[in-house]
Amino acid sequence: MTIYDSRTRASRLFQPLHPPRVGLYVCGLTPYAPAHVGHGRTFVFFDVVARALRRWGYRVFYVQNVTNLDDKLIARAAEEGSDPLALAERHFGDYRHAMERLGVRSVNYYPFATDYVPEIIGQIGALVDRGLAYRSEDGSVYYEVAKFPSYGELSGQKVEKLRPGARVEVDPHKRSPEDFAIWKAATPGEPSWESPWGPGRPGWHVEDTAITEHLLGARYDLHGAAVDLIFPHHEAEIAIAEGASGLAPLAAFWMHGGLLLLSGEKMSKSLGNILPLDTAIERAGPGPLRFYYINSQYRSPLDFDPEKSLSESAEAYARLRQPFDRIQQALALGGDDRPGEEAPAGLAEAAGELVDQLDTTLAEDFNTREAIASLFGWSRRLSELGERLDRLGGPALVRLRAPYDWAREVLGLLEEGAAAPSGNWSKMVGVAIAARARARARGDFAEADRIRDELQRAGVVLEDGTSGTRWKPVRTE
RNA sequence: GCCGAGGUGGCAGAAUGGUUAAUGCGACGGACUGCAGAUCCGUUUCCUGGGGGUUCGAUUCCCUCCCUCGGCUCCA
Repeated sequence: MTIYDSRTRASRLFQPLHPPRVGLYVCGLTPYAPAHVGHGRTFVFFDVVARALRRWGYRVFYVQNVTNLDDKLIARAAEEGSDPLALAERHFGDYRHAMERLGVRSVNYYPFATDYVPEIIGQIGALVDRGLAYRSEDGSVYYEVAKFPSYGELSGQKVEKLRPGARVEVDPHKRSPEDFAIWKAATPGEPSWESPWGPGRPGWHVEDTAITEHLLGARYDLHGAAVDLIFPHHEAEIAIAEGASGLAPLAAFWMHGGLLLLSGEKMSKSLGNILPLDTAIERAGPGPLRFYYINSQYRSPLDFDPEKSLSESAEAYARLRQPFDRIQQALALGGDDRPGEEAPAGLAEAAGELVDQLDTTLAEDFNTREAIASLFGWSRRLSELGERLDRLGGPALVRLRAPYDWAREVLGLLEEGAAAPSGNWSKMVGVAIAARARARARGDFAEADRIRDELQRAGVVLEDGTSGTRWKPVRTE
């Protein structure tokens, strides 16, 4: 399999440092506010990465940190009169719930920054000892970028060309504007810890590096996040970790996902164009939203259109899953061994071949979009069977379901709202359908429509076809 | 200004040095239906930002220009 490494700007064959184990680290969020749709894209994508690697036999240890203390959290907590750590805890809980609904279950561990203060202090100490960091008069510790020659390599920046103060004011305690804080001197009333440099709290970048060094080692396989973190965050991570350990590269592969834009622009508080993740989930349902996220190449920018994106995805997703739902319903009612016809010649074999092809496709830098296109092809082939699909026996259906099973396992699609009806319930529906059929036969359409409406209210949709009436549960997501 | 990512049909969005540039949405037509809905099938020929170059052949590789988005010190 190949993965695009943004540090070397090229795709390479992926080989773990310590097979079969794979260390995967993804920059999590700073839960100072509810998560928005953009966050969903990044974390759903890396969920697919972890699922795929596991399917291919790797033992993935997936770590996603939580920056539970920083300037924004402190500021927000002060506004609300609450505690920053508690505020972070609350938003993080909401985030986990949203991820659960989206089918993101691959993360092994969500370390909180404040649980790693000793490790952070240790790493800062190593940097100070090596002369890469200095303590300023105010009790903060800064990383001295000039001491790390390859600084800027990841982002292609030259330190001299940076515009100091373009967005954030230059800190007067720094020797040089590009230096960054790894330890921030304590401010009264804010959480702080004792350290060799005086009381304070960790800077952002060093949280991640201390955590990864502790959990994944000085070097690990995959580091993921969205592109907006390349500079300065990942640049700083490299400087800290490689500077402290003397080992490089920190991550064998740097994976950067494209941003999700809202009507062409990045979501930001100042523009006031934030669509909360929960709102998007409510509006579209988790399945269509997840489908939307991975229905593009992860490195491309994705322009979210509030008017169209979700409804379009819902339509497409419904079409994709149509044959799958029919199979699932048939198996739920008749069992995996239900009697019936054999699969048409070659089709069961084609299902197996498609699964192989899906693995191959995904193994090329996680091309979820191509895989989904192939799945649509499969849905079309099954749809072309028409009502013959409903007459197939259990073993045939199970074999034809294989590509969908793959989609569930790896892409995390088709997992939700399967709403398999119970046997008793389906008997009652069968009785009602039979009664309606008699009413239709004698021309009593008022009675027929009454039965249809009643079933609709009970959560069952009827579809009249050439060889009788089919039904399915109303999907509630 | 510097760095990075992009520019593909009505829209979203893939791919490839070489038949008809995938897939989906939408639209149109048809099948099915008592009606509706759902579903299915078909059609959607003139779509790769502009200009150069390399090549038998470029959407793909190179140069250049234009445009959009992102980053330029605490953004997924």
